[in-house]
Amino acid sequence: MASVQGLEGLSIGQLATRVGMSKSGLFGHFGSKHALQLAVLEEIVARFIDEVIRPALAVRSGEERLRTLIENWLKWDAHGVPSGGCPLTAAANELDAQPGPLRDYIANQQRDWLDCIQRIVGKVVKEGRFRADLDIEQVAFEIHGIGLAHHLTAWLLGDNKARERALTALERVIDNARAKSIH
Amino acid sequence: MASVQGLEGLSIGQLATRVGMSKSGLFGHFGSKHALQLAVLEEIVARFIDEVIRPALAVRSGEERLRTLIENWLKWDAHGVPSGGCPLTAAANELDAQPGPLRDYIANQQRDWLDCIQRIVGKVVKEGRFRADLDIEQVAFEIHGIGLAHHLTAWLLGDNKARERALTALERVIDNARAKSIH
DNA sequence: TTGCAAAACGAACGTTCGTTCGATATAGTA
DNA sequence: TACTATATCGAACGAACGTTCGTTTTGCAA
Repeated sequence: MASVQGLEGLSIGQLATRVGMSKSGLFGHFGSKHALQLAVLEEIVARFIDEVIRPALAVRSGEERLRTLIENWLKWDAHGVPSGGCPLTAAANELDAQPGPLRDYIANQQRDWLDCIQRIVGKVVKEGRFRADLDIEQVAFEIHGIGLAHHLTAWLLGDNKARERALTALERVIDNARAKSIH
Repeated sequence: MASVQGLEGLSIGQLATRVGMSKSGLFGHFGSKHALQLAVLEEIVARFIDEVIRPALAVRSGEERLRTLIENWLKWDAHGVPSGGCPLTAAANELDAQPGPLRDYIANQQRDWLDCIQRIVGKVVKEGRFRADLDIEQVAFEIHGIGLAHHLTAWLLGDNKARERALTALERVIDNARAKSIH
């Protein structure tokens, strides 16, 4: 519900009906709407780590780990949550101008996510497959942009070539980060 | 208000207070909340064309036109609307899973925007500065991603290096699109 | 100056919202 | 079996929502 209607559009009454409980009965588990919203975010982050990050960390080679990470991300964005696209991207865009604990939480999550990409890119550098003077923060920024473009292209524009476009873009970023051969 | 609280969070009562009118007085100008939301989007699109697209089209050289377009976009995202970031990006993310006329409108706007980028890239190809077999739709996708990453980095993470990161990414996309020199 | 349409208003409508409260049902422990 | 938390419930609250209505004010034309 949050991924379709937003965290603010998620209402306790509608959610209660959907899970077959009374409004007050469900409310008692959280105590406030903010707490419910935070719980939703925490649950999504946990699933994101399980489905996207952890399987990628199991891959030995840095370069393949990077590819796996992004492929998992695209899979997650496309099918991880029924009918809405990555709720974290949605929440990040919804909350980016509304100060408060929710914004702080999603901002930290996005920082962690960028750090995660960045660390893996750094690993590829250490393995000598990317050049040593690579700006890994810049690479993380660009890869993040690819994911965001995928999100909008797939969900808003309904373009089924979104995945292919994203993977092509990733390969270009990777090619560019590679140690330059000498001509 | 829409860029901070979202198009759904924008309430007629709050808006009326803000502009110093009565709720019913302001309501009369639109007739429904959906009509108000649509009017807001139309107004923002008009400003976007005025401030971002039109000045860029005045630039003769295709390559410089492309750079101007994106620089204008970044300026618009950073300062075009007080305290909220590009409302079109916000609206696109808010509406991407909620069918209806509003979603259709913003989806068409985003398609137009991608087409605009794509056409300018095509002009650079025609001018021989980009290689002839360039996938211009792919380039538009990647540039779009740069803008989205800028939006989130600047507004959610409050990173003042966002503009620099975006411009660096753009230069890398341009370099990559350029006609390959022969070694 | 008069007349008339548009604009703005205040009050109220019915809904939905998040939240509170006291009662009832449930489950596990003494 | 009795006691005690914990869940769940229905009812109700005040507030805000979008919307409607009839009235008053405004501004322009005759």
